[in-house]
Amino acid sequence: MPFGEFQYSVDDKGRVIIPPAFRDFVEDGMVVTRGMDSCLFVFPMRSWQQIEESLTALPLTDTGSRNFVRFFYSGAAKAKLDSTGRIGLPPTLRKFANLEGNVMVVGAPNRLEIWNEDQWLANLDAVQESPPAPELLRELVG
Amino acid sequence: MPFGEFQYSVDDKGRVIIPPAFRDFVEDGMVVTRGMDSCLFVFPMRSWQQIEESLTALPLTDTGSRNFVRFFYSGAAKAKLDSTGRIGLPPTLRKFANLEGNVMVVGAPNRLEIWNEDQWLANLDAVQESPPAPELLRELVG
DNA sequence: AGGTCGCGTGGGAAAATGTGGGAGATTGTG
DNA sequence: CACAATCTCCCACATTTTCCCACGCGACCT
Repeated sequence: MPFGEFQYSVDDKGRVIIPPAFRDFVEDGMVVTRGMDSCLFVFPMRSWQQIEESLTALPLTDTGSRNFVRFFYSGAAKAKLDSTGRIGLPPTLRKFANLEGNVMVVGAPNRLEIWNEDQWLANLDAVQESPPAPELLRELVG
Repeated sequence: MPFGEFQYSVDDKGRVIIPPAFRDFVEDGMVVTRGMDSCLFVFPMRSWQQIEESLTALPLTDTGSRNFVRFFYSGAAKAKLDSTGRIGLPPTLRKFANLEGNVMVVGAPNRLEIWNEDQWLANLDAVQESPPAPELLRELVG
């Protein structure tokens, strides 16, 4: 699983570096989608195929799931590492996650996340001020 | 499956570009129909044949299914990619989905959708303001 | 301390794409 | 049957995007 956080910049062409430590994780190609909390999710191709199956299975009759599927599906973009370990982000996704200047690429279970740096820091602060429920922590550290 | 969203314009002749990423999906021809939520559905020919069979199987006795069949069947139009990857939209369908100026072509499971840009954005906003059910999310990110 | 390797960043060339227009085929009408 | 309007198909150009190369910085090893 990829973990750690790394700071980079988005260049004029909308490219972002994937940390060397994460490159194995996505070397077979990846799919970038709109994520929660205004960040982007990056799934390795094999994970995305499973997600796709789940989404395809959702009923068309329900407005909620129809729109949910649209949200993920329409915001998804295939990406491939270039020869120097970067990926290009579509303008739509860049705008969605506010990606200009400094960004953070962070590891998560089964995926990567790409954040606007300020929003990432703000989010971290918020977590510290309202810590997770004790029972979660106990389960973690024993 | 086709995913992603792409912005184009409808030219004076009523033509719309199909994104390069989707062209494999519809290379054998396609059928454009009226869709839900004031957009157009685009099915690859092989899917349409199945849909046609399903529609044929619906009972003639029921008013609801009669009208449902009319909605899809009467609005359907065959389309084929031209040499530059565009299709021509009949005036009726263009008017139905409000397709002038900027439009969005978006991927969906088993089909494409063509939207008026403003309506698409409004719909997306609505989805973001009412987050998806937790059980849908759990299925996604594990 | 010098050299080597790896990494982050920017730029340039080649390929692909978006958009407009024109000629031939087709359809509807008088 | 003839004409006109429409539609379809194809070509051409400018812009954008993609891919790859090269530079400079820093860390690590010798």
